[in-house]
Amino acid sequence: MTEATTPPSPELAAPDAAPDPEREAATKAQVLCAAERLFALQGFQNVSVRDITAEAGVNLASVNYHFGSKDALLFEIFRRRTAELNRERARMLHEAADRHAGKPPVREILRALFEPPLRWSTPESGRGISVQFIIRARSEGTEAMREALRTDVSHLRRFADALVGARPDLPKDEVYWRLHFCLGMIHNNRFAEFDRLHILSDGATRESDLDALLARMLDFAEAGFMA
Amino acid sequence: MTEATTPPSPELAAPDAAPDPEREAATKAQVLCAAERLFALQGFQNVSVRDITAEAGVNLASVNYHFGSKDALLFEIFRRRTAELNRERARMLHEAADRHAGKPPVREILRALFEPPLRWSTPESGRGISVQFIIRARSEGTEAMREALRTDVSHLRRFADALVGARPDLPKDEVYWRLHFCLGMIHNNRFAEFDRLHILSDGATRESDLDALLARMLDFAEAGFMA
DNA sequence: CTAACGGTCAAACAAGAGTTTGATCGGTGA
DNA sequence: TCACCGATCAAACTCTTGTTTGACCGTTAG
Repeated sequence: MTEATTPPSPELAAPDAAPDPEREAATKAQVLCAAERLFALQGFQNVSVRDITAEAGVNLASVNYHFGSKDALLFEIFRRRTAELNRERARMLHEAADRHAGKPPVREILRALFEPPLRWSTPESGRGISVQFIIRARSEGTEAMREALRTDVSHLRRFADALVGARPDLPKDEVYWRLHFCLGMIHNNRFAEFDRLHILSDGATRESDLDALLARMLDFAEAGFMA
Repeated sequence: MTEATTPPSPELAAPDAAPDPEREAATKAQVLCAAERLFALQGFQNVSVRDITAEAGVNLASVNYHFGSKDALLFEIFRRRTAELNRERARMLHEAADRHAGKPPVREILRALFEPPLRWSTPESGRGISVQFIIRARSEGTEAMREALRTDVSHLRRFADALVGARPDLPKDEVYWRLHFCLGMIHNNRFAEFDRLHILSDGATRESDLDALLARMLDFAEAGFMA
């Protein structure tokens, strides 16, 4: 009655010893999947718990039972996705460092920053929803989510340090600012923004070609960093 | 009973013939001011009509009486602010064209794009709230607002055309993409993003100096456009 | 003077939100 | 066998939301 902590929490979607194997932890997974899609498409406040459970085909109480609250469900999805994204970025940065004797050039650093979310956005990846979710969380999320985004800059520090190493002649704060600008380029990659771009260009711009878009972004950002 | 159109609508905040001069149309202005600030700081869905009227010191029914609905109030603020911003940008672009025989260089075009929202964000301007509001509207706004943002690209077309003129050697779609990247740089200028930047740089970056920030943004974006 | 009008007010309304509650079901282990 | 336990279910609860209502007040036009 007092507190609503999540139950035992078997690390989620882990098919370990369950009574009814047909929908044991399937409920949790269905909720997570439906919630992420609805949140990404319609926004956090525009989606009710009833919308989620209806979409997932589960009972209304499932959200509070498995996650404690709607906000906690949001934060859980957010935590997973950002962790995944940061892990993938860190891996690419690490590989780039290996390829360049620990001193990767600016373009390779930026590639590690840009490519993961871009690759997720491809139709074959099917994770464009996750990217939209993360971008949306940045402005519409809970205060807890924004706080986490604000304070946890550890993954960004890796990139900042690498960029400082690639441009040791540049003042550090200048590097930080330019990294900030690069991040803005990514966050602008939303459905609505692409729509506007399409209209502006009379359909001349298509974001379907991942490699072409990545090259465009890298050309622009690398030149900006080299200024 | 059937429809809730705005009353006569005396063009808003216009002190024309009123019964009680002390708070005649002042109510409307108070509501607009309070609503803009609250929406900008807390988000659209997180602010209730009661919050607005309490902050404005007016009656709860004022919003529906003067604006028809909460959404209409939002759209009204949004319409004004974007119109103001676009007007100021267009003016700067026009002046730049005058200074350069109708063919302003890339940097001057981008300055007309960047400077107005940056200048609004200065403490002495006191319109940082309006900038935050516009940025927030881009992702959290009503469907009507997003639709307006998507479809009304006329003001952007002026900038796109000018940029095409400044870089005639570049494919047009490349220009559109790079303009898209530049817009992303602006939209990233939110309180939360600045906070993260501060933490990342251990306080080395301060956005207080307008001219320095504008120069940084122009250096970065111009170099990107010249790539 | 008086009828009409625009604006403000307190109060209530209906709809929807997130959350909680017991009951029920189906395996598990003593 | 039977008591337990996690998971699911329908239903209700409480709170907040945006909106509407009808009365009241001061001014203006006839």
